[in-house]
Amino acid sequence: MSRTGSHVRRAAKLRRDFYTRGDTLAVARDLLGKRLVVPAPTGERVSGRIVEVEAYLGVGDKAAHSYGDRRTARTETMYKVGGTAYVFFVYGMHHQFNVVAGPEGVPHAVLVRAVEPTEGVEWMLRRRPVRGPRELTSGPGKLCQALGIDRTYNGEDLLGARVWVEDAEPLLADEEIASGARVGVAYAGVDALKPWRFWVKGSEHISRKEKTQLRQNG
DNA sequence: CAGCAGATTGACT
DNA sequence: GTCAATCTGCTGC
Repeated sequence: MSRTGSHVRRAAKLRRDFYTRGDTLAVARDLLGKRLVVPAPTGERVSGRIVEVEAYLGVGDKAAHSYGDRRTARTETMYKVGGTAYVFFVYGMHHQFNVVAGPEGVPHAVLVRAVEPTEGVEWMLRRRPVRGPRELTSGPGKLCQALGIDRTYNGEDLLGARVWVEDAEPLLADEEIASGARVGVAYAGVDALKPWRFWVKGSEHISRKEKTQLRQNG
């Protein structure tokens, strides 16, 4: 089927206007089913199909790092043009990979929370030795470890050669997508309840069971 | 410059 | 279900 040895059809990188269109919730939703590609040091393709994301809507979103137009060394990347990688470090051990959305100066981002491994699984296992494929990339910290994403990817252009997103399959239908409250943002008050987390219904690779909802205290 | 909480994970009761 | 690991950036003294 393939002369190149790859079992996965290659596809075009998403263009700038996918990210800069000015509707971050649509960017988040439309990222589902797309393929996140992070080539290995050898140049081999390592990739995953995006199955879970969260939108962070900038200055008015209490859960966003850029809430209240907070410009710091960390958040500066969120102000870059859509289609830039925003990678930050949390809990002293985990990286989180985001896609900046919107025009330059508008600090929106979409956190990629889970992917389904598609290419280069042996590279992922080397970096993250786990038993089942479901443990490989089913969480924002997990996928960064498996794909080799660290803070050196912060600020990277997603139209460049180091990390990008491809349009690998037809846009998912509304019925194939579920939404709910974002994870780990209980501190964000009313914004913690906004249904800005999106995932592919029935995926085995999302970060937690679909029926599980976080109970917020107080 | 000390204190602390965080867009998490994995090990354990 | 609970909780420690581990460190950076932000806050306030």
